[in-house]
Amino acid sequence: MSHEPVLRCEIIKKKFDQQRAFKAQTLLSRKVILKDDFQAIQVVAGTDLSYLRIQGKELGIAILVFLRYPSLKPWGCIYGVSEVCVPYIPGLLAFREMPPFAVALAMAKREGMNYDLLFVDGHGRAHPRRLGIASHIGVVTGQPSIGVAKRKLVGIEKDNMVIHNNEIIAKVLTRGKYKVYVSVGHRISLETAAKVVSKVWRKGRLPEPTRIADRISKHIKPMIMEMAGETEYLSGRCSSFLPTI
DNA sequence: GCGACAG
DNA sequence: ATCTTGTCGC
Repeated sequence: MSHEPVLRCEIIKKKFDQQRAFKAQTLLSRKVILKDDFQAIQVVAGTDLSYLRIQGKELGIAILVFLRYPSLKPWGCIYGVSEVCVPYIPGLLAFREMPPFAVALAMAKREGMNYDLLFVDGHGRAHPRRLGIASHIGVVTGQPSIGVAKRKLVGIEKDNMVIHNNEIIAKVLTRGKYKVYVSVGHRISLETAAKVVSKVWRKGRLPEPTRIADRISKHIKPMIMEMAGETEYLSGRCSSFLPTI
């Protein structure tokens, strides 16, 4: 008896239900801790994700870079690759980007690489159901996180804050011509989040953790392209890029 | 119906 | 995010 080969991605595509995703977000949002809940920060981590099309497949490459705090010296980096099986839908970004991040986070754990605070490339609470990807990752890992987004998703901007449903969901920070929206990811207050982001924003359009992750992301892409296709899931260290960054 | 819309 | 020609400025 022969079976038609069914791709994992096809199954996930079929299973993906937008309404259920909404409900999952609303449920998970109740677990977000909005107060400072962490010890002294010694290591911060930054994330970024880039995409790669190969053999008709869309791969997501997640970067997790670890920096000492407050020196901001990068000392380690992990990447995780997974096929992306969900389209980009505003408000449902986490469902699209979580799999590659899960691979990277698992690898980091395996290698004993830990962080005290994670800077995520995207919103946290500044989300229609209060569960942007920064909060999603925070709740799933149980670790403190902050959302740093380059553009607004919901709400109205007023006095360097973003208001939505009569609630302050984000703070607007600027550095020269650049601007970011900071929101609570998990286990941190909005005030502290804004304070820390401001502290690690040295140059460019993003604060150091995400800026470094972004640069590594672009450097590692050609390498992943060459070794792609050998296995479905890949992960590893990308620390060799650090001296170049 | 129209505009807004993380990455 | 990615693709992608041309242009502006250091």
